[in-house]
Amino acid sequence: MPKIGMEPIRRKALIEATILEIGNAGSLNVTVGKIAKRAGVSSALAHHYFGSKDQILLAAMREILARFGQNVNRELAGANTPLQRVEAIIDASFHVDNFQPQVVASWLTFYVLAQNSADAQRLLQVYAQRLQSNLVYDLCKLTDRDKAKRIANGLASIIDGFYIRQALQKSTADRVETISIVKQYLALQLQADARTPS
Amino acid sequence: MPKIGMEPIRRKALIEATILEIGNAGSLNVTVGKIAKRAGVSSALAHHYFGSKDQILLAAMREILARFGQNVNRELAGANTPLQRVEAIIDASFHVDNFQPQVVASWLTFYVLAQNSADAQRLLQVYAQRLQSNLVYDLCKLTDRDKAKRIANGLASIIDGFYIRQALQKSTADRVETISIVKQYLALQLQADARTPS
Amino acid sequence: MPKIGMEPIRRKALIEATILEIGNAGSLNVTVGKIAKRAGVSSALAHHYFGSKDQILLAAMREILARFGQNVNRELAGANTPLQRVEAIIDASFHVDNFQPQVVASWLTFYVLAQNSADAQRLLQVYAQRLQSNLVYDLCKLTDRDKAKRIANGLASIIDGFYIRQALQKSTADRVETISIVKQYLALQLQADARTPS
Amino acid sequence: MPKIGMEPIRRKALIEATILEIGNAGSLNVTVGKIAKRAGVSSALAHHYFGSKDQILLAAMREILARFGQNVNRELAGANTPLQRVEAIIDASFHVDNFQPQVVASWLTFYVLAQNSADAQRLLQVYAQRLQSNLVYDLCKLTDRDKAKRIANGLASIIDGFYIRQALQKSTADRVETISIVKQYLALQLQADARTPS
DNA sequence: AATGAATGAGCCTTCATTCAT
DNA sequence: AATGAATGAAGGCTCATTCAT
Repeated sequence: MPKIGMEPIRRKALIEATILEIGNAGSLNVTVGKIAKRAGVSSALAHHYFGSKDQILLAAMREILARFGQNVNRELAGANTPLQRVEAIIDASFHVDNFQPQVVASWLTFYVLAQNSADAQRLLQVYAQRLQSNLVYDLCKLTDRDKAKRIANGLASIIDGFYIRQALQKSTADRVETISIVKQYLALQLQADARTPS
Repeated sequence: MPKIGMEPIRRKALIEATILEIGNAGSLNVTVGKIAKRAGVSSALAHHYFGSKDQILLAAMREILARFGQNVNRELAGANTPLQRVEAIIDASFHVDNFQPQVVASWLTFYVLAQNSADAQRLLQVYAQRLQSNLVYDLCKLTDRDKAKRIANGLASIIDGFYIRQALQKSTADRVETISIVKQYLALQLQADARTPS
Repeated sequence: MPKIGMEPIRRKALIEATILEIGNAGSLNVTVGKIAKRAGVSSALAHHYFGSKDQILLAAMREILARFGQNVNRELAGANTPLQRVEAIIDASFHVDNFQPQVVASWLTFYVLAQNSADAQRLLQVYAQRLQSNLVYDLCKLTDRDKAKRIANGLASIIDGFYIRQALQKSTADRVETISIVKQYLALQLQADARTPS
Repeated sequence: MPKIGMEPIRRKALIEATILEIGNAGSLNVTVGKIAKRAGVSSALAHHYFGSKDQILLAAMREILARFGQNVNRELAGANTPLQRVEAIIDASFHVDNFQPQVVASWLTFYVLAQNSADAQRLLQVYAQRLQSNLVYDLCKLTDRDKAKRIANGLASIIDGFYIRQALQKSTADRVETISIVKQYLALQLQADARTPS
């Protein structure tokens, strides 16, 4: 007794299963079969809806990026000044959600995937550029455009760096301390800028 | 035409082939067969010398880590003051060798590998700790221990962050500019320290 | 042209093919690939249904044991007195089915398998114990328990002994004569018991 | 510094290693490489001396059969009457040496081997026939030739049967009791013969 | 006398993918 | 809408065997 309107439900279930499965397996050993089983459907159905394994992975990637974007927007909602907005982005980047092992593993997998899949690469670049634009947009109000770009670059790097280092150490390096380091970096850069305008 | 004393030669060739193959394939599709073929031997021989695919990957990882260590030492040789030494480590981290696509791809693979292989994880941690100790050792001469640790942490994160971002953009982000950003970060941190001792 | 409900059909075909293949090859050279080909399916399907080569072999073993059990039951159906029942078990043990080369070869293989596989060993022990219990149960009505056990042990040994000797001689040692030897052994033991009660 | 006269030493070492290895591995997983390693030589040398793996196995088989023959002869040395001689053969068959796990495993392997190797089959038949002749020779002095053959057949079967059953049960069925069963079988057969000459 | 070097062949197993139902 | 059936292709690994030294 097939029901109608199942497509979005199945898609969501499969995407969620993919994320869990990637996180669970430490990003390797991800199998369409396992994903489908976790979603409670046959692997044939997974192919029916997504066409190929790559498309499933891509969809999961989009989902994770979207969630990250939502976190950023949520934090930005309460920010009024440019500085607050930049710090809100930093806070969102270090949101505890992002550091769940499954999410970290997924990111790593996507980085690897991006090396072979043009689609995956594009997705990742879109994410990176949006983060960059957001930062630069607000930083421009605090300094000149060149410095803004440079600072944004540095901030994004520190964030990514802390992030990937997280993937290795079981002992979660203190998230709060990390945030303070990043914000301190930001403050110093802006101070320096104030004293020695480019 | 078998000769004697081939083992070290084969091992080297296989390790080199592994690095190239990983870099070439973007870390997926790495096959013992392909590695062996690239090294000009049978896959059976690869197993004969290394025992398993994991051991081959691990050996390649060790090699890359060792090369990185050599670069660091080379740079340190010409450094006299603590500040120069820290900057030497930064320079080594951004050595052009490290940014060859193959090397970057290998690193990514190893990060992924580390999520499932205890051995790989240990190797990566050893590398991270050695970098950390080196930085802290010299920074301690420029500031107190707590600040030194914090700065070292930040430096290492920026380095790793730039590194991983590299894996995505084909257009090599300006290495020289990056180095200057990192050094500026260092300088600012030390200045801040000078003005507001903890 | 995939149809539904194929699983039991394939399982049977694969088990049958396994028995034939083992018998045909003399127990060595048994390959999942060959078994599958003989069953008319791909080796992947064999794994799909059984999980591993060991499970396939085990399933074949169970089948042979089950067939043997059926032969025993068939013979027992027409037996009324305890003595007739014991002789029925003997008859079943020497049923012509059991002496088909394939079956003999399978048994040998299973004995070997049992030395390394706990599952196989258990299966074989279950079979041995069931035979033993059956014999003892009826012999107890003809003599005391200790003698019954001893006689049952002797009978089982003779049966197995004739059986394994069969594996060597192409010229089938006269089955009928063998049966008479075994029954004579039984008769003598019971007579001796009658004369010298333990 | 190659020495001369090593051949017999190496052969012996390899044969001994083969027996141990078969017993150790439970008859499967026997590898020329493992055998050679246990013998302290290269696998190439094993091939040099024996030509092929089959030949190595065959040589080990011959050795075990020879040892068994020696045990028989040793027991026969102290036997004077025909009945004593028959019982001596029984004793030798149940010699504790024959029940070492390695030896049992080897026998099983040889039975399997015999199904595919004409040489192995011949060896095993030679052994069986020699045992048979020995038994018949002495039994003829106690009864007529037909009965002698039948009794010999029964004895050999019981012996083989107990033997193979041994391969399955870890709890060594009481060797002494077994011997008594077999001898009792012999006694009963001869008594029966005395009363009802064929 | 002895071995390290090397390989081809083969095996078990996995998996993405297709198709008829 | 959904799935069981089925497979081709490939991968990791083992091993008997050969050969030059």
